[in-house]
Amino acid sequence: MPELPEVETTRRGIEPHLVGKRVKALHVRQPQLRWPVPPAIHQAEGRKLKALTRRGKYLLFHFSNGTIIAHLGMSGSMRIAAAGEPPLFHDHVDLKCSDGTLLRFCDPRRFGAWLWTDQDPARHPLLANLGPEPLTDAFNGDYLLARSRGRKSSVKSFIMDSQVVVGVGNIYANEALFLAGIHPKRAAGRISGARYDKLVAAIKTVLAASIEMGGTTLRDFVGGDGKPGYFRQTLRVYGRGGQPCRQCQTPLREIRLGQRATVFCKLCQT
DNA sequence: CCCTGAACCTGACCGC
DNA sequence: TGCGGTCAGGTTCAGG
Repeated sequence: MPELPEVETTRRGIEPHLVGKRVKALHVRQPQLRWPVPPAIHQAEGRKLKALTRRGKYLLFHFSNGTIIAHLGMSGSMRIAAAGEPPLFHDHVDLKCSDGTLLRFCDPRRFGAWLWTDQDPARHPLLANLGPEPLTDAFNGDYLLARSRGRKSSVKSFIMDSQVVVGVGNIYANEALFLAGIHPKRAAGRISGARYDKLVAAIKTVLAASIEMGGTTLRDFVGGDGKPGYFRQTLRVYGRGGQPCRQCQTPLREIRLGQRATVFCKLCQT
């Protein structure tokens, strides 16, 4: 489910239910996630949640004595559940507040993560080397141009590299490249500054629009407030291989690039 | 440093 | 209906 817009939708959905509340207990039913859930996670118990922020696709639960670093992986979701609601098979973690509020983490594929750090989370190994947030001014055409020089890999792999920029997953990489008119296989190091300006604008547009619409609902994604996202209806290329380009009617091509489905228009993207 | 492919895991779907 | 193969929104890690 989650790319950055889905994670941000989740954050916005659950934040008002949790911030300022005291954690009564963390129930870890299945500790075998992307990494084992460390016992230290229980240090959050008895503490008040100071803030719930996002860095890339990581959700950060800030407490006075440390931080929970959570990730939704490929299939994870978080929702506010009714007190007393029985957990389903893939509901691996519950965060229960002293007022009865219940945050429930479901993740069938278990690529998600729940970790604890008592250091500055920004220096945690998983976060320390992340690129800029895509919706900030630090992410601009000059930056991408500088980072891409000498790179032979495809521009699509390049913008999906979280050390370059966070939050651009497979759906939005496909969409942004279409909007910018850039062929996904083009070598990152041989793209002009003007085209990178355009690509950056496209990435910001696509991500912002999707956040605005509550994310892209594929399969069963729902935000923390239980509402589905509506961005799917506006997808230009993702999931549309073989169907006509919305600009020129040419059938869209679908290939695999770095083991990921890649869809583009051979006429509109060069 | 850069790049590629494998790995983690379950479930849905397709063709036989 | 069942079985095997393929694919899925992410990310780290090992190896060349």
